Amino acid sequence: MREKPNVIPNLSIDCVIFGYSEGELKVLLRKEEIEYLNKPHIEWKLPGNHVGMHERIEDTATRVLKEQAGAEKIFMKQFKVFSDLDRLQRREMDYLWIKKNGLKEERVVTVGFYSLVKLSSFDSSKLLNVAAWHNINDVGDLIFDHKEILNEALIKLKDDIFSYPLAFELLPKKFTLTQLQNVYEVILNTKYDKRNFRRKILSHTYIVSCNEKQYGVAHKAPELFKFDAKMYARTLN
Amino acid sequence: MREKPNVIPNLSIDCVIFGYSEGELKVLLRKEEIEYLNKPHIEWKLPGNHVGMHERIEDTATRVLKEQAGAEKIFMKQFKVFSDLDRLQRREMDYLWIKKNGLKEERVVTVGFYSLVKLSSFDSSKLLNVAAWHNINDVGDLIFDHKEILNEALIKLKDDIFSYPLAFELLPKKFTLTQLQNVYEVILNTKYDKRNFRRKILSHTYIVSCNEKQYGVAHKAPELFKFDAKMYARTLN
DNA sequence: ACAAAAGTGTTCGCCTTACACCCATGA
DNA sequence: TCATGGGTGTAAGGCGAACACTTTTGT
Repeated sequence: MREKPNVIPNLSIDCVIFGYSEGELKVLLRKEEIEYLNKPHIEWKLPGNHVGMHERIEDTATRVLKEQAGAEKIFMKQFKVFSDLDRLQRREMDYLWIKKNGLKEERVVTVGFYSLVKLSSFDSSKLLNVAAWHNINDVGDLIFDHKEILNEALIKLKDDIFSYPLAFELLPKKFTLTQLQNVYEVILNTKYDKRNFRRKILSHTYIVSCNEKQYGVAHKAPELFKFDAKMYARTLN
Repeated sequence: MREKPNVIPNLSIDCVIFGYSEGELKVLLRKEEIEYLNKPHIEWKLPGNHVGMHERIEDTATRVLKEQAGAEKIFMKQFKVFSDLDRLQRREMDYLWIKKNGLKEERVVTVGFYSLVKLSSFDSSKLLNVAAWHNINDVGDLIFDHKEILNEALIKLKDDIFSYPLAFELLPKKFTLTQLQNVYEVILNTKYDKRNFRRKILSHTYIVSCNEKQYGVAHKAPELFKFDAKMYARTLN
C-alpha cells in the first residue's frame, strides 16, 4: 500500500497569501467544515498541500497557489520550516479533521511560504465559498499551527519589505504615492510623514511617473507612478 | 520493510558550521572516501542526517552537531530548504556514494542550518580523521549540492550579522575590539576604520569592558571586552 | 631602540525628522 | 463653495565616513 507514493508522506507546504485593498492588509484562508461534539464547526486554514515525490517545494507552492487560490505568476518565498511534533494535534478538533480526511500520517513537517497578490486584479469569485480574504487583524484561531505560521510570515514580511521591492506586488501596476505609503503603513503598523515619504521614495530611480493622473476621485487628481523592474535591477550592482 | 521507519525517508538536515580563528572564517567539513573509476577519491560534505520520525528538525540539527562535530550548546539557525530534484545526483560520483551507503531514497529534501562555534574553546582532536576545518575561501567542490548550501549559508550569515549579535558566538567570552572588528571584516569581506568601528561598538550598552588586559602580546596590551546578553535583551524592547 | 598593534577626536556631508499651507477636483 | 485628499520646502540634529599621531608592550 505504501509502495511508490506520489507524494512525500511527511512533507507539505503551506502558503500565507497576503493581499492589499482599501487600506487593509488581508490574508486568504480556506474554510473547512467539521463536526465536533455533534455540532458543525467552521475552521479556517492556510492553503497548502503535500510535496510531490518528484516536485520541488517551489513547484508545490506554485501548484497550491493556482489550485487553491486561482493565483498565477505572483511573488512567493519560502520563509521557515515548522516541525513541532504536535503541530497537527494541538486541539482535538484538528485530530478529527485529519481522520475525517483519511490522512494516515500523523507526522508532517511543513515549509511555510508567503506570497503577495495584487488584489485589485484578482478574481475573488473563483474562490466560491471555500476561501475568503480576512483582514490581518481579524484572524481568529486557525487549524493546526497555522496561526503561528501566519504570525511568522508577517514578521518575515515586515523584515523583507525593507530589503526587497515587495510593496509593488500588492498594488496595481499604476498606483499613487499615497497608496504606496499606505501599504507600508499597514504592513509595518506605523504612520509616516507624507513629505518625507515622498521625497525618499522619489529618490529611487526605479519609481517612475506614468505621466497620468487618476481622475474620478472627489479631490485633486493624484499622479500615477509605476515600479520599473529594469531600473531596480540596475541598483543591485 | 518500509513499515515504521525511524526516520523520515525523504527529509534531512545539513549543517554549515562556521568557526573563526587566527583571522580566518572556517567551515567544518566531513571527509568521505569513495572509489571512482577504480581510483580512490576524497569527497567533502557538510555534516547532516535524516530527520527522525519523531524528532523536530532543530533536534536533528542539535544531534548532528553533537554526533558529527562534538559541539554542544552552540548557536544554530535554519535558513533555507533545498529541494532540487537532482540535488543528490549532480555528478556520477555522488550517485555512487549513495549506492555504496545503501541509501534507497533518491529524493531527499534537506533543511539547511548554519551554526557558529567558538573555535578557541573547541576540541578539534575529537574530529579524528573524519572532519576538518577549511578556510571559507579555500573550499573546493563538495558532494551533492553542498557547495550551494554553503554559499547560501554565507549569504544568510552576512545578512543576519547586522540583525543579531552573532559575532560573539565566534569569539572567546573575553575578546579584544580588534578581534571583534576582524570577525566582521572577514565575514563581510571588507575593512573598517578602527576609530569609527570602536566608537560604534562601544555605543552599544551590551559590550562591556572586563577591566582586564591581554598581556603576553608583543605590543601594547589590549583591553578585554565581553558581550552582556542581559543588557542586549533589554535593547530589544 | 625598535617593531607592532592599541588607543584616541574632529570635521564634513548626508540623511532623517519635524512641521504647515495652498491646490485641484468632484459633489 | 465646500469638502477631500494632493502636493510642496526648509531647518536642525544625528549618523556615518574620512583621516594621523602617540602610547604601551615584548623582544
